[in-house]
Amino acid sequence: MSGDDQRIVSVITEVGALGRPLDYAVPDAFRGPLELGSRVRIPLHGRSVEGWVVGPGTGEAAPSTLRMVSKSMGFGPPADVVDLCHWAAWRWAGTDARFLSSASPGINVTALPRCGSITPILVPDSALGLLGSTLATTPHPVVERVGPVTDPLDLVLGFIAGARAAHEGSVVVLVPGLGYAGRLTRRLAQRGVPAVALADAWDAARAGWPVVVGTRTAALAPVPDLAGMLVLDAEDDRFRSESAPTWSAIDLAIERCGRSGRPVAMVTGCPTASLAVLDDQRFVDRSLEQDGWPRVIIADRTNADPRTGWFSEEMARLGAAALEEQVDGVAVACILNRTGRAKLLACRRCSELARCGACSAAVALGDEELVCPRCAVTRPIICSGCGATAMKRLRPGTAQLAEELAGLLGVPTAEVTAATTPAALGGARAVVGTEAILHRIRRARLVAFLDLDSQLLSARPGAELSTLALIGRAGRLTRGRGDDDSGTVVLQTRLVDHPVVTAAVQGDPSSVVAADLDLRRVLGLPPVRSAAVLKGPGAAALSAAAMELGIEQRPLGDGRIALLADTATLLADALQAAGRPKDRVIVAVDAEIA
DNA sequence: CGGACAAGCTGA
DNA sequence: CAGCTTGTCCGG
Repeated sequence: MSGDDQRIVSVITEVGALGRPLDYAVPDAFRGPLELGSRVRIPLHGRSVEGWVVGPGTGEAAPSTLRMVSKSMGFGPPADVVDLCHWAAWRWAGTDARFLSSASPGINVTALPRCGSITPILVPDSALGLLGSTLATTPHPVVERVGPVTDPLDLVLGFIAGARAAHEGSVVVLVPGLGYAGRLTRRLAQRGVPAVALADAWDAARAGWPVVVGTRTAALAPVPDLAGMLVLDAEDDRFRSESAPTWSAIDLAIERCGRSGRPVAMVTGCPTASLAVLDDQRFVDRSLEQDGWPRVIIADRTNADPRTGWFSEEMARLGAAALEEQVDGVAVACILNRTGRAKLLACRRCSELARCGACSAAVALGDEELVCPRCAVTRPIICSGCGATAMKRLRPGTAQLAEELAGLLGVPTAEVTAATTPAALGGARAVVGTEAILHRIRRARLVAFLDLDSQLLSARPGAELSTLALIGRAGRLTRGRGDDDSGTVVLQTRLVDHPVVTAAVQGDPSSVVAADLDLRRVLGLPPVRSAAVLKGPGAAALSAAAMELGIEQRPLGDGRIALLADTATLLADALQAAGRPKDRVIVAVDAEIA
C-alpha cells in the first residue's frame, strides 16, 4: 500500500441495478489506460465485475472500506461518449452500464492501431455527390429523401468529403444491417476511402479512423473526434432497440452531433413519422427521387374471386416474362404477410371493401355493426359503395401457395421463412414467403405483393407508411446490373386508388407521410406526443408514481400501461424522478402504442 | 445483479 | 432442529 497519495477513481459497474458509481483505489502497479471511460475489473461484494472509470474519486468511501481496482480491461469509450451514455440512460430510462457496455469492445483492447494515411476525398461530380456535401454542411439535423432504389454511394462520398473539409475527424455512417455495413465498407475502399466496419474494428474506430461504418451501436462509435454522422435507410426499424432500453440510434446520433456541433443527416426512401417531424426535407430533388423508385404495376383484384387462387392473370404473364429476362437464380419473389393479418370484409354484391369512414382502416364485424379496431368508430352493416347489407369474409388460403405458383410458372418453387438459408433455396426460380423475403433474397426480377390490402388496412398506426416503405425496399431486389435494366414490383390489390398505391406508382411518399402524421396528431400518439409502455408486476406502481408528477396514463391490454407526455424531456424527467418500484417493471420509451 | 444472511416451512 | 426455500438488504 502506498498510503495517502494513491489514486482513487469513481467507477460505474456493470451491475445496473446499483445505479451509482463506486470509489476504488488504483494500485501503483496498475498497467493499462486509465482515463475517462477506461474499462477495469473491480471486486464487489465478493464478486469480480466489469466497470468503467467515470471520473476521479468522490471521496465518499472511508479509507478503511476502500477496495482496489483488480486489473485493467483496456480502452473504453472516449469521454464524450461516456457523457452521451449518461444522457441515453436518462432519455430511455435505462442504466449507464447498458449503454457503456454497447459502447465498449467485445474483447479487451490494450493497444490502438495507427490510422492509415488519408488522401483528400473529392466530392463526386454527380447530383448525389453534391447533395451529400450539401448535407454535410447543413448545421442542424436534416432528413433527405432519395428513392429507395437509389444507390447512395456518391451521396456517402460527398458527405464524407464535405464533413471532412469542414473538420478533420471521423465520419460515422450508420446502416441497418451488418451485411450492408460490410458491403459499403468494401465499396468505399474501392473508391480509395479508408473505411472500417465497426463490429470488428472497434480499436481502429477508437484510434480515430477517418470513416467508420456500422449498425445501430455505431451511434456510440468510440471515435475520439467526430466530423459528422450519416444515417442510410433511416426508416428502418433496426435503428431502434426492440428490448428495453428501447433506444434509437437516430435520436442518439442527433444528440451526439448536436453536442459537438457536427452535421448529421438521415437519408431515407420513405420517412417514418418521427423522421417527418424532424425536418421539412428541404433539398428533395423530385426527379432524382422519382428515378429511385421501382417500376410498379397494379394488378387490380377488385372483381377477383378469392377461390380461384392467389395469382392474377397479370401476375402469370409478368412472372413468365421475368423468368425469361433473368435466366438464373430466383427471378420471381411473392410476398404474403400471414402475421398480423387483418380479417377483411367485402360487400357480397359489389366487392367493395368495408372500411372505417373516419380513418379508412379495415373494419371488423361486430354483433350488429361494423367496428373500427383502430379508432373504435362504429357504423351499420351497409356497403358504402352500393348500399347492400350482406358482407363476405375474404379468406386467404395459403397452404397451397407455393404449389400454385409452381403450377402457374412451371419452375422449381420454394417457400422462404425466417430460417431459410441461401443454400436451402436450391435451384428455386420462384419463392413465396412473408416480407422476410426482402432480407433473404438479394435479387429478383419481379417482386409481387400478393395481398397488399391486408397490409394496407391493418389497424396498426403507421401500417400504410410501412407498407409503402416495404414496396420501395422490394424495388431494390429488382434493380439489375445497369441503371436501365430494372425489374418490376407488382401490387395485387382491390384498392387501386389507395394513396399508398398512388404514391408507389408516382414515386412520391409525401402525402402518405403527411396522412400518417395527421392521424398521430388526432390520436395524440408519438411522435406528436411522447410515450412509454410499462409492463411487468411493477407497472401499476411506477405509473402511479409518474401520475403524481403530472404524467398522463392510458391503460393498454394485458396489464400494460402507457404513459404519455407532451415531450420526451418531460417523460424522461418524470420516469427518473419516479424511480423504480420494488417489483420488476420493463419501461419501453418511444414504443408504439398498439 | 447476486451473495449473505435471516426468517419461514417441513418432516423425522 | 437440521436442511431447505424464500425474502430482503446492500455494495465504496
